[in-house]
Amino acid sequence: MTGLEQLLDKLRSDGVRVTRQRRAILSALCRSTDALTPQRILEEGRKECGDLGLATVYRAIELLQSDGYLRRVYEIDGPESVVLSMSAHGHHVLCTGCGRVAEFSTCELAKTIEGARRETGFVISQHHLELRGLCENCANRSTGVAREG
Amino acid sequence: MTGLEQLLDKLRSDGVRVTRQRRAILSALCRSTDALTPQRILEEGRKECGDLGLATVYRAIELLQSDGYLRRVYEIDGPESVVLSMSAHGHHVLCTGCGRVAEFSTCELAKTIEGARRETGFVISQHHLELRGLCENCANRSTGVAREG
DNA sequence: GGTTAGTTGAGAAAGCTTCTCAACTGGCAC
DNA sequence: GTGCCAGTTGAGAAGCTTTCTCAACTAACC
Repeated sequence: MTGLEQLLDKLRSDGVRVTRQRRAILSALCRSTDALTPQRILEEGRKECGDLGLATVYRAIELLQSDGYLRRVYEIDGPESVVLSMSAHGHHVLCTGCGRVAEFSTCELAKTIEGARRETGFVISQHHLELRGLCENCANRSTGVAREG
Repeated sequence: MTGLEQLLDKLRSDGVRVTRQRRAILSALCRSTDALTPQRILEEGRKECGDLGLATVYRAIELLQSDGYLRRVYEIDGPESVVLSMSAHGHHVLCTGCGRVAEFSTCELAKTIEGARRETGFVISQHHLELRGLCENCANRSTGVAREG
């Protein structure tokens, strides 16, 4: 069973109706290694569902995000984009070279959160962490130490 | 000398022209304990500079942000808002009760960044961390108990 | 196959951000 | 203080992004 089919099953068991449109949207997100904007999801989704509409894309994003299937990525400029989130508690690294996004689960913020509490007096309950850098390919390319030609 | 005047001097020495409008914008940001949207900066700024325009607010935000005087805050919904950033390397906590924002400098992300590197292979160079929770006032109000751990 | 509540697309509307351009002005030289 | 001019400004238009509306459609269940 593919990752997409697993995802659709999970949605169905959450009581979410699986439509042609939602399948196309999730399929586009599964295929992509980048964070996608609503506009790009529309373009990609139309390859599979020609009559997909932009409003539907926005509605699906809202639904999937509130159910924890998607996570928002805050790029410096441009419209907000979105990636599939595989783990319940994860964060993303964004490659500033090619736009690729990867998920990671290491999250050792206890000291930082404790420091913030001490400095500000706030009781902290949520955090949003986003890392940026270069993926392996882009890092190799930029140092000139390519593994292969 | 007030914080505002210090800020304006710093700007001048950076070669930035200090206009009535920019003074009003920075003054609004200094006065506020919350992150402000462009619209709110306009409203607050007009108390001091009646003919302030929205385009000018956007232009000032861009300028001040690229020079590191402002930091963007990503609230869950609504337009992006912005706070003064006092330290070169700082982060913000946002109160989900009243909207107050506080800056803190503790930032011990080494383990997390190392973990992300190991998990994803990315070479990480930047991070954006944003905490959310309740400020002292809101925390006390919600538990009804003053200073309870 | 039939039923029905949830979903959809198109286009309009609303909201946010950027652009344009003539008028204005802060900072500097004198 | 006065004059100069490059940088800045406001208003409104334009260009985006996002949300709303509503009749038509359809997935899921029987």
